[in-house]
Amino acid sequence: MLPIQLFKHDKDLVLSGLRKKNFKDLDLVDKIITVDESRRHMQLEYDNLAATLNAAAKNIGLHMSKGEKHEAEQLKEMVALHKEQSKNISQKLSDFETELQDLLVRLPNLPHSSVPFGKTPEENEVVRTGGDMPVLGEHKLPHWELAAKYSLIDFELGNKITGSGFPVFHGQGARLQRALINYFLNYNIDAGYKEYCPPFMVNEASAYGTGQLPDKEGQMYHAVEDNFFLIPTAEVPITNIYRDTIINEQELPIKMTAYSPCFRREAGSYGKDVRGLNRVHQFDKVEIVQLAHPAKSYELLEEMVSHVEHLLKNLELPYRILRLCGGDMSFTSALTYDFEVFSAAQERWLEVSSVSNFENFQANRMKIRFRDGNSKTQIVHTLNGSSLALPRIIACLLENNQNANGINIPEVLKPYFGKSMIS
RNA sequence: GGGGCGUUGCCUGAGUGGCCUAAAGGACCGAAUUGCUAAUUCGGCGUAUGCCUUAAAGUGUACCGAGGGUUCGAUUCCCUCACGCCCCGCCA
Repeated sequence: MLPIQLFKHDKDLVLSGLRKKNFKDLDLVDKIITVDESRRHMQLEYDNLAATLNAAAKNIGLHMSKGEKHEAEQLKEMVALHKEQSKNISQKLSDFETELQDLLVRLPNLPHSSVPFGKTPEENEVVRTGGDMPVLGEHKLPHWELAAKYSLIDFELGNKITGSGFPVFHGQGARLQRALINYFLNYNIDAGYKEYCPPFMVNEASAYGTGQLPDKEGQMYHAVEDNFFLIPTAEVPITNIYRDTIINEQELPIKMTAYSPCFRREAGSYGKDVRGLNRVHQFDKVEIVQLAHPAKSYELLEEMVSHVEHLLKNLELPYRILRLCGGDMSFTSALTYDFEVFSAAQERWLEVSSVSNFENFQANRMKIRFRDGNSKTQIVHTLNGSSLALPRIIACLLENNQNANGINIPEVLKPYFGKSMIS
């Protein structure tokens, strides 16, 4: 949610930002300014009346204690006269406040100045590429065939137990999964992130805080009886740890990491996009989150990018880093880098991480603040990224490292996996 | 599932209708003092939102889990809901 002050002082900045993000309903901006003016006007009216009535109530008490019944009665009559009016005004004030809130949550975050113009994924900017493209023979297999050949993942069994998009990892497949989770977590902890193991279901307030509600409830699984939502990413419980708190400035930045399964309904997806591990309803991911001083957040964003990049280097996978264009960025983000790895048998790039700075957009909603040097409260910046999402990493590891004898395990994973090859 | 007790500021925690302008302590900020990784003393210090200011300052209002009600006046009394803790039951 954008802070209201922005509209008063920097309307043009808001408008140009929304245009870059390819947001259509620009009339909302003027509407917000109008409603805000009405709100302030009504607040002034209410405050003045309330001040009068409060003073009267106090004086009634004083008169009563001195036994001046007549004066007290007169004041009571005056108060009674304004009672209806006071109710009216306060109702109108709260209507304006609600309306303003409803309008504000419909506006997306504004993009950072470095965000490229553009509307579609084709217009994303490739920042850099790395890693070596594998050279595979004619008999290269896609990961779902490798998964069957070496008994790693059973997609059919998942259909039976739950439904499509819930693969069952077993044997060496399950072990590879666990190896990756442990490696990622240790790597993050070594970089100063505190490890959490959060709840995998959240309440409405948490889902609202990170922006899944009010709009995107269709993308989450909902336990109706208890009104809990299965998390689509660990970002939700982890960022909400600090919801409604004021942090001491010297504690920033706060760095957190967590493994969690992620649940996504992915309604409407079909075809080759969902083949094998490309898109599933439940998958594992290790997430990193930072709460940052506004002056430092972009520096920290770059640090997170290079952190994730090193993970991919260590896994010896060919990757590229994209700076997303305005039209392809998420609703809440100010700047996003996507990481894609090349899936050598499918011959396509697969997204495995998305690292974003949300500036104060999420924190404003969640009321995560810090006290600055002048002991004023300011809203923190939030950042997060995947480090990393597992299924597509596994897909690429299998496809890119296949050879006649089996599948090679990258050096860094060997201690976690326990052997050097899947065969 | 049954019964009991709770929810107060950045944190801990008092407060049963009007000196609550919310005690006290911690943390934090400032000053004084002391030669050893800090202690002591004094002072300051809630959040949000208006108004007025270039700004600081000043000042109004709201906020004691949420929403309603009673009252001239509610942290305090009543109702509804949410959440938490304890005991019992069931269970890993």
